[in-house]
Amino acid sequence: MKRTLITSALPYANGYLHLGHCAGAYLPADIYARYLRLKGEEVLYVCGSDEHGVAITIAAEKEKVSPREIIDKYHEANKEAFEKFGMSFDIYSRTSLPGHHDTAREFFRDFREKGYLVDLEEEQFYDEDANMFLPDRYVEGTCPNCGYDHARGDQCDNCGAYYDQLKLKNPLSLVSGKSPVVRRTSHWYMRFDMFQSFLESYIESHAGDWKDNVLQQSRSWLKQGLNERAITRDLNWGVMIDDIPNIPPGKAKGKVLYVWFEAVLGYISATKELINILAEQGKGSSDSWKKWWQDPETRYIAFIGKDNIVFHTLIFPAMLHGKGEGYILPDNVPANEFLNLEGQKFSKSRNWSIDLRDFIADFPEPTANDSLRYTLAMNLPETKDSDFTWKDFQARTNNELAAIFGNFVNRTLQFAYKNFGKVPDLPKSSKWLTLFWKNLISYFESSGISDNELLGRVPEELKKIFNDNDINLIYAVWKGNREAGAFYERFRFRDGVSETMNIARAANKYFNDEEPWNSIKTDPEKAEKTIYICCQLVRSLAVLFAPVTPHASAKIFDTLGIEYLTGDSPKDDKSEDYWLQTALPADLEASKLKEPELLFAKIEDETVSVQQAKLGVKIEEKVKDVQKLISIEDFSGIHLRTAKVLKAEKVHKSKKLLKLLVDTGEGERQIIAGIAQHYEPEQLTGKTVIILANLQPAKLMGLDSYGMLLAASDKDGKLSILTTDTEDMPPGAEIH
RNA sequence: GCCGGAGUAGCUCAGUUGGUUAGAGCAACGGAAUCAUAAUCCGUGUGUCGGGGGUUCAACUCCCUCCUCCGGUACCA
Repeated sequence: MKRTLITSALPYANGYLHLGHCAGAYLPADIYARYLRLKGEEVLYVCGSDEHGVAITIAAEKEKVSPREIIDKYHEANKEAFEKFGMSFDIYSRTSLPGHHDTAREFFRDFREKGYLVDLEEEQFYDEDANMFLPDRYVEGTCPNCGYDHARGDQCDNCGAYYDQLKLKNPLSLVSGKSPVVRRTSHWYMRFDMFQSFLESYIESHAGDWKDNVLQQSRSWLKQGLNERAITRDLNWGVMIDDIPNIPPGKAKGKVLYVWFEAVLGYISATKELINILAEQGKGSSDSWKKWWQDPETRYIAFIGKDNIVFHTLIFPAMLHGKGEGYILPDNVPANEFLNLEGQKFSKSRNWSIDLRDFIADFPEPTANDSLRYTLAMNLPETKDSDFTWKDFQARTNNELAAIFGNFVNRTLQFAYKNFGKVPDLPKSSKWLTLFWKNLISYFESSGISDNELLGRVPEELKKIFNDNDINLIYAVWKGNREAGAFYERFRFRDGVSETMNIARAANKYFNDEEPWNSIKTDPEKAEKTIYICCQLVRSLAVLFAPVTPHASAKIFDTLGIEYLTGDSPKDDKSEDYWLQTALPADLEASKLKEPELLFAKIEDETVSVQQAKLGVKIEEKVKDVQKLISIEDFSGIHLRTAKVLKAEKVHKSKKLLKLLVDTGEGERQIIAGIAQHYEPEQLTGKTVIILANLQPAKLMGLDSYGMLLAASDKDGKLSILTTDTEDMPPGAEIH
């Protein structure tokens, strides 16, 4: 039995995940994991938050909160977003857990004992206000070469010169803004030079199966020769090493393991954590994590973005090899390039980004996540940087996902529901159809002839049961699931998904060619057979699309009233190859059909423009904002008034907006309110509502709005407008 | 600067070791059909393959050079 360990790069817990991250290391890994689970393989897919490092302490400093608050906020937010996005992690852990610290310390101690570490002294800038040593990134000063004022750490952006950090003139700490002092410090370095030849043969052993960019990048590093690298730094946030035996007292004080050294070990810690949880529930023993990391029968696939290549092809393998104990190395590191957004790089500081959580908030339907997954899957940066645009998202959703896959499912299930109220029984004339279907598949599989000839030589006895349309369709699903699977196994996810969509195309063609809307009148038995076969295809497509659109697939299984096969962990783990079985008919006859619902909502032009307009608009957000207290004077600047709704009407071409004419006591004014999905215009006329009267006027859908209608919203986005308790409150009454 | 990747149809992208007329999806146009979210199915074009030079019988593919973009090269993660 095949066993596969899958990891995705640990996202750094100082910001929200955006679509670029999803396309890089997460969605492809999830597709792969779900695919393998459907194949009946044993899979473990682990990930978690990377929660240490100086970027987190700086972020904490800036927001005047503790590092713990930063990581809690982003860990929880990212974990939740991943869940809703449909990531099928077996565990999503975090590196701040004690178990991870233990794992990391164990590696450190072991490497020190084995002589892989050296300690070296050096001088470095120290910020006395912030109490920290300053990485190059946090020092600015005058370039010793060209005199440029804003030269960074050890490189000048103006003239491009490199120099020792300490040669920088008039250095300033970017943390406190003060001048840093020079202090001596010592650090442990890992002797990566000792692993040079081992890594060379490791990399070359994968010359045939790794992606070119991964191979070349790794070779290039090896060609330049590996050096020792510092694995500790002076910081009080991270994995402490002051309790390691045989280190002179005080020497390790205030030092933590450097993040690049410790974060990759998070994969192992997360595995141990999951296995411990399972062991406590009586499922397996607590050291069975070893079968995932120390058993040569396990394949390990590490999904990452291109910025992470050498850490997963050289540094992590060196660490695993150095640790010994049978640790396995990555079998493949399918690194993706980067995803751009509307032609530009993702950038948090410019808010040129789509955060996953914002997408989920704006598109709360679970299957909208599938639209996103599909769009990203079809645009994965597999060989070069690719581009996400909202127009493409719209086109992929409307013209492909909804129009081809969604439409086939819908037209089939609607037809079955309206005409039969269930998946139709096979008519007497086709009683043996499922049996012959299996024979047809056996014929496809056993014949040694070329694919072109395959269809021409279908045995006569099968042709008595199946017409050409039937045979072409069954051939398409048989061929398609193999090709899609083969693409997935080569980490060609875009091609795999395309291939799956082609099966849906063939299914639509079959429906057209069979014309059940005619045969239901002229030859009902034929219609029953056609729709029976279409229902089989609906079910097959639900399985085949599950790695990409798990929510939609679940909806289909639910409508058909059959078992969910979405490759979620771990319940599909039954060692049956459900993937290949999609070419065969499943047991559907007994099932009762629910009334079918649409799978995918179409994306309107308006939605696209709203989303496009959000890009690049800066929003400041801080951890403590929610708790921020304001004074009574602050509140007096906010003019809340009652107002009577005189007239309400829908805004043309807008789903969400209502145009209101209100009496404010002092006169009439127009307010555009985003409540059309919750209130009909008639419900509002005559009501006394609360408005924010001194809000800056704004233009919405080209209409001027003078003020804001107040409404409460719950977490599902349901709205309730504020009104006064008594009916006779006059317009213009103050609220305080 | 150095190292790696990329620049192909209006758009998003494939193009294996150099070998006939450079492909797919979407968009566009024409037709068939009306079960289905006006959704489907069939048919039709389109390319100085970033610029320039070279090797070869033959170059999108190999070499040189220039331009543009991305990543690595930091005590960035």
